[in-house]
Amino acid sequence: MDSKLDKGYEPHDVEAHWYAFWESEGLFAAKEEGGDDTYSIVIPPPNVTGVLHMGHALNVTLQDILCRYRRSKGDNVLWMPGTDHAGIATQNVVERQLASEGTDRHQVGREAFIERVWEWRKQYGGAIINQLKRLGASCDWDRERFTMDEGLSRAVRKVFVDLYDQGLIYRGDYIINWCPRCHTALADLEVEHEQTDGKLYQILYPFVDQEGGLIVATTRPETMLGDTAVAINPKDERYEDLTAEKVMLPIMNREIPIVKDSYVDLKFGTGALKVTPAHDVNDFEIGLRHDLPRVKVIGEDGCMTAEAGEFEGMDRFECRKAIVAKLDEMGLLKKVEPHDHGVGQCYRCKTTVEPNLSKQWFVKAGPLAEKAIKAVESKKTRIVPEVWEKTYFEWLYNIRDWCISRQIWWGHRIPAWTCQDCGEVMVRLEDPEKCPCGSANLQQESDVLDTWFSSALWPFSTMGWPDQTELLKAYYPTSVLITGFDILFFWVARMMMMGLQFMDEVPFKDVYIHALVRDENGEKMSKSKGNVIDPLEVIESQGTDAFRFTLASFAAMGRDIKLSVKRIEGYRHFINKIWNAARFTLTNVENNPDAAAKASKSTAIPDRWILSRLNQVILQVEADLEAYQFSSAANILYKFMWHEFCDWYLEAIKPILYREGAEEERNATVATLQRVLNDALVLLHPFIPFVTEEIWHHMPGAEGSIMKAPYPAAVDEAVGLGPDKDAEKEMELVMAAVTAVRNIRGEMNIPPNQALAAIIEPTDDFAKEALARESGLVSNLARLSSLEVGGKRPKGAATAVVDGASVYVLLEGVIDLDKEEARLEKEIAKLTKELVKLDKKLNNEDFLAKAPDNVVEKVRGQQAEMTEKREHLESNLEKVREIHGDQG
RNA sequence: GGGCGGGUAGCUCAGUUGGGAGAGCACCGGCCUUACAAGCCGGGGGUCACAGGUUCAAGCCCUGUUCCGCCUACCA
Repeated sequence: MDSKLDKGYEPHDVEAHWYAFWESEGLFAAKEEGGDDTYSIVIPPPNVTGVLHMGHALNVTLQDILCRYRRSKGDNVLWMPGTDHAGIATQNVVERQLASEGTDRHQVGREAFIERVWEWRKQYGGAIINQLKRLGASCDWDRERFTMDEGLSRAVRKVFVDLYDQGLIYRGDYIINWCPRCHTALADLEVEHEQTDGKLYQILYPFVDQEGGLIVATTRPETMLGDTAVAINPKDERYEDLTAEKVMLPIMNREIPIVKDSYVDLKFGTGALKVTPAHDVNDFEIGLRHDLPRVKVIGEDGCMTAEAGEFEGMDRFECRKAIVAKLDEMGLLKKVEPHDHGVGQCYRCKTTVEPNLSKQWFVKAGPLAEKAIKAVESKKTRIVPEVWEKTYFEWLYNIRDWCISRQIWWGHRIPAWTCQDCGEVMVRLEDPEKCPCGSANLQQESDVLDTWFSSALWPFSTMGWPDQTELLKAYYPTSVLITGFDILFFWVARMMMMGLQFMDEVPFKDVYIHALVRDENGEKMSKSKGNVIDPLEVIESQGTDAFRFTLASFAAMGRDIKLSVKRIEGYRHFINKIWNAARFTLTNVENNPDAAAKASKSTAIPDRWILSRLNQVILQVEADLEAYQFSSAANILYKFMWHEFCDWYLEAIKPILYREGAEEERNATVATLQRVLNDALVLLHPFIPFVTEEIWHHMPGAEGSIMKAPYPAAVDEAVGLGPDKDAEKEMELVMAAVTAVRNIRGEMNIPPNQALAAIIEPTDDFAKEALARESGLVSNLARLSSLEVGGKRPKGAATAVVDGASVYVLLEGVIDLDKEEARLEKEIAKLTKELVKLDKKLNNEDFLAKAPDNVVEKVRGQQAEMTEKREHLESNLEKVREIHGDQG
């Protein structure tokens, strides 16, 4: 072991080295059989096509913090990793590859295409996993899963068959969202609505056997070719006297009925609605109610079908122009006005989605949603922060059936066969060979399932379900799911539904929803704005630990995270600070090799103080992590390490460490120093695993990985670790006195190397004794050449008042009286401002009568303290003015 | 249309049962003080969006106004 640390912390090699070490030592592995205290998390599986972005980084960092923390608490932790096969996205990637080779999937054929996808996966699919490792993720990698794995596929098939048998999956002709580019149906959730400046066209549909007609309005004129009715609201007074029953559909010259339907909005347009059951969700419903024919005029390729007559083959948007021109020519286009409306886009490729009629598979969501709602209502699953519950409920209450079939090749093929002879549909766990009718002419459904269908099973499919494995017994339900709100519906709600349906138990006890770092599609970070921050670049330049600590400190924020490199740099400095504190500590430990062995409990105030502070930090970090208060925990540690341990403690103990002789005292302090750093490293490790592991191995007596070190006990009598109010009070007085002197130095522009003499005049007994005891400490920290405790105010001194004492810094001959006068006036003004507020309170009868006693007492105390302070300052100001007067 | 969140220091944001307004960065001044200049010491800076209300007491609770953002939806 080499205890010499380099001067600055260099994360690069350290990170690679320790990550490999952890893996080779098997420190991430969960015990199969679990045990009493198990803790489990399933990772939100990133897309196999994905590259690490800020969202992953935050998400994974938080999970890693919890897992490492839980291990230190002695739990048996399972963190289940894996990736998602991302049907449409992955297929798109490989299709692009084929296109660059001048071919396409249809030429290649289904089987060969799927082969290609697997090849692609083998070659590139692990990228994101390696990127997660660079973040330090302590997943149990030996258990890594993929939604297309054999085991998971078995689970998918079982779930599909069971739901079908339970009547919760059905197939039918419905309007679905169709992406003409991806050539597949999409679930409602997969459609993004983009506000678009469109046009509203008003078109006259003439009556068949009388003059006049109805004017309908539409944003998609091309769909008129498929109109099979015009609807009006039965309550519409404008049409009370309407006798016509039919209108003539222009261009197509088709007679279509006028139907009455209360869906029609009385206030919109003319109150007459063209009905296209094959290309609009609402029209589809109206069509069902009035038994209207469905004419499909737009095909799956986004071009007009034969039903569109002369427009057959034309692109849908071209057709729109042509139709508008033609109607205008015919004099039927009555009005065109600008119209802002939401246009649906495919979430994968941004192509405008076409509502289209087709045969699809659906999950009947109602019964499943009901259970999912109840589980959260009854707090079997707790959503943190609670505000998200409302969003969750809102969606589930209004849930619609889930279209799960996709017309692509990459995914779980639907286990349904149709008999080509009798038309019988068979949904089976095992591939059927024959139809009950005797025919062997069976054809399997060509559609695959929505990727989210398989990820909905993730919490139990990854643990081996449908087999009743040890893993499931030990680790299901999982302890917590950590995720962003963007997939609350896509994923969380669906996992809840499936988990409850198939495991009869919630998939996770807690759901922690964290903020989102938006990617290139987001508002805050976008490629076009050029403000995207690549996590891997951050890791390269700042180190993983600095990055992780930044993310943890961000975790309390709201919905958006704005990450600046500046901020990360700040935390890189923090990592370096810890590093140097460790260097200092280790040097002193090395200089006193027997310290630990020979030490008795330290009686020195700095030691007692830091141990008392450590006691509180241990408790606070624990409480914060239990409550998912990541940023609070991170900030507590930051403040403790930098501003208490480094700024005060290390400086305070230097005299003890450097003093000749006094070996016993020094041993006690060195032992305390070592202990505090030791415990702090363990507390910090979940946040910054690499640097803590590196330092850990330089600590004398440390064995093995810091990952195996138990979470520090808050109290340890043997070394004096525990609450120590007396020490805190005394140390606070010391710090106040030191700060007072430094303040004078600063304000009077006196360089640190100029020796100063000071006198402290205590004003109460505690301060008198304490300052007498700690005068050496004060004079050292304040860089005083001499300090007299108990003297009176000398001439030519600058003054400061702390709680319990007046501090005089002798500046005879040096003192700038103007400056000193100004300084005191400023202090007095500050105090006066505060005192006015306090006086007002204490003069208020109501406050005295109604506020709790402890609050009144507190305010009284503050008032007394500040009044005394001000009096001292005022008398000092008087004296300064006298001298000033003498001189002037 | 419905719902949700936010407006706190120049910037990015904390502030969890209402009880003396915070951090980081930036800024100003002084320092190479034997762990750290990736540092040390000191300092300035806020009518907590606006207007009311409840309360002894409001950044925090209630009402309204306004600006920004997000989610969701079947007004063509």
